Amino acid sequence: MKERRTGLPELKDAKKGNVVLRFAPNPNGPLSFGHARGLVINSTYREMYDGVFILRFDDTDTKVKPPMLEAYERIQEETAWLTGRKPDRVVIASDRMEAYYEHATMMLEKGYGYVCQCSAEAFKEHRVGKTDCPCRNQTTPENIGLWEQMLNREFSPGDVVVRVKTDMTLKNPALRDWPALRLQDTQAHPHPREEVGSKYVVWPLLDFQSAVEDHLQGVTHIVRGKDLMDSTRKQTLLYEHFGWKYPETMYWGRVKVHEWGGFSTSKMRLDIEEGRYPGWGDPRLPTLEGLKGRGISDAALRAFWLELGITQKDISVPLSTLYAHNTKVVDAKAPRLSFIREAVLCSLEGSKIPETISHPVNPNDDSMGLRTWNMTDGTVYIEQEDVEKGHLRLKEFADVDLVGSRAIITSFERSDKRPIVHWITEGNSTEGTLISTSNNEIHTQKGRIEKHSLKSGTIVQLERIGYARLQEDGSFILCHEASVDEK
RNA sequence: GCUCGUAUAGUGUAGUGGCCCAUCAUGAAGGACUCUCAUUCCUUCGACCCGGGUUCAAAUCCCGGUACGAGCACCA
Repeated sequence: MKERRTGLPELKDAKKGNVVLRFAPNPNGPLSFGHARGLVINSTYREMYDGVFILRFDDTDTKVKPPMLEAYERIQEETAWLTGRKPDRVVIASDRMEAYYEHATMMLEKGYGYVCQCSAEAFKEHRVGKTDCPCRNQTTPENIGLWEQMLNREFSPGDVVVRVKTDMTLKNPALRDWPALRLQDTQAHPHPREEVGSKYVVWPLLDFQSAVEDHLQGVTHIVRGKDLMDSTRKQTLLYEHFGWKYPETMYWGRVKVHEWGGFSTSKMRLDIEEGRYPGWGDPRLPTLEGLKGRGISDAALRAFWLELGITQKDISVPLSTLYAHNTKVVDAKAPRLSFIREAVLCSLEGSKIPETISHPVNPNDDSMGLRTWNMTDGTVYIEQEDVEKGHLRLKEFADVDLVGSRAIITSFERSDKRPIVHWITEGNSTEGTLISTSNNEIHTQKGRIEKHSLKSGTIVQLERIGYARLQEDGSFILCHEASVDEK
């Protein structure tokens, strides 16, 4: 039998210590679930090859997907949280405009590109018809002259664009003389970074910016989504002009999560602005912040993405897969706590009730100690649903028969197969709240929560309910929503 | 429409010509342990898209078909 490969496949032509990788999100919002893939895969390769991992902000669009100022800092924090270390290098595209201009100038001087004044519609006809547009045959001085006019703000957005000269008869229409730089109205749509603002009107497009930057940073391997496959081909054509070697490239396919369907940073941003969600950390949103807030661990996220690997297949996975990873990570360290939903207060009747009862904090780890409850109250809270069963075993305590709101102790030893239920006394509990999400709604459940002195952020296991994270306001939020596979 | 890509159990994944009547995980069903409907452990179930071809030998290579996805933006 063949050996099963574990972990990620080897990178082609990779030498330990000589690998440079990057992940380049648009800072138009904090990172979301999908971004985690790029982070996890690339940073894992960085570890495998003892290489360099670059976090690059591709913030070259101020209108369609405008950057969000807070995102720059936030994304760096999220990267550190998810990958366990800071990126080796951080590059911000909007800081690198001079380098892009320099290469654009070089490209025009050497005749690798031209300044095109055709409208988008007019050029589309040339692209489809495989014909040269009139601008294509301009001389180098003409192109340089137009380029300077662009830089001098003598054109308006939409009037002119710099194209890379490829071949108008290329089989793939997407590659024919693709646009490299364009104009943006940064008066109306200034860049949110103060130092950039309205300073530039000529901006590189992703394919050009990314291609030049990858070369400048010495990127050796690119691992990214297969939606960027044509981008690789475009960029390779540019690299050929310059005589550079394109990095080795690998792709992963589309991932759809059953419960979320499609989502995008732009859409979430709009929803938040319009008040459909209070913020990026809302537990219903597939943002890293939202997931973290619900108690999904960084280790679970890493295991999840590593397991999917980098196949080019388009897949659809249920959230329960992520939850299974999370349970593995979280269970061993999760203190157990009693939370009684729809709590019914019953009087405890019987003789020889001990003064205290002790339960393990975590039955699988004695070193976590015991939680001890004072039993002198003479009352217990039991869930309504359990009360209806009539005969119960109060976990680690006693068998009781329920008559009205009286819980009559019949035995301290387990005497029959009656259901074992969780419970709490009045004195050992306080009012508690459990938050859960399902079907894109937030549900709040009141109940009695066992007293504790845990720090917010702790992931606990509410006995017979599930794992939950203690929030700053003292409420608990369920980590793994009851997932209903609808699609 | 043009171009590119992918197709292995319910869901993911391993597998680049013989170690494969196909790996591992998850899931489902059953069971053990357990004073939680948790964790752990055991058992069982279950797949190479279809049709040709190459070969002594094909999940693996080639061709065709089908399905699904992506690109063809002055977005990233």
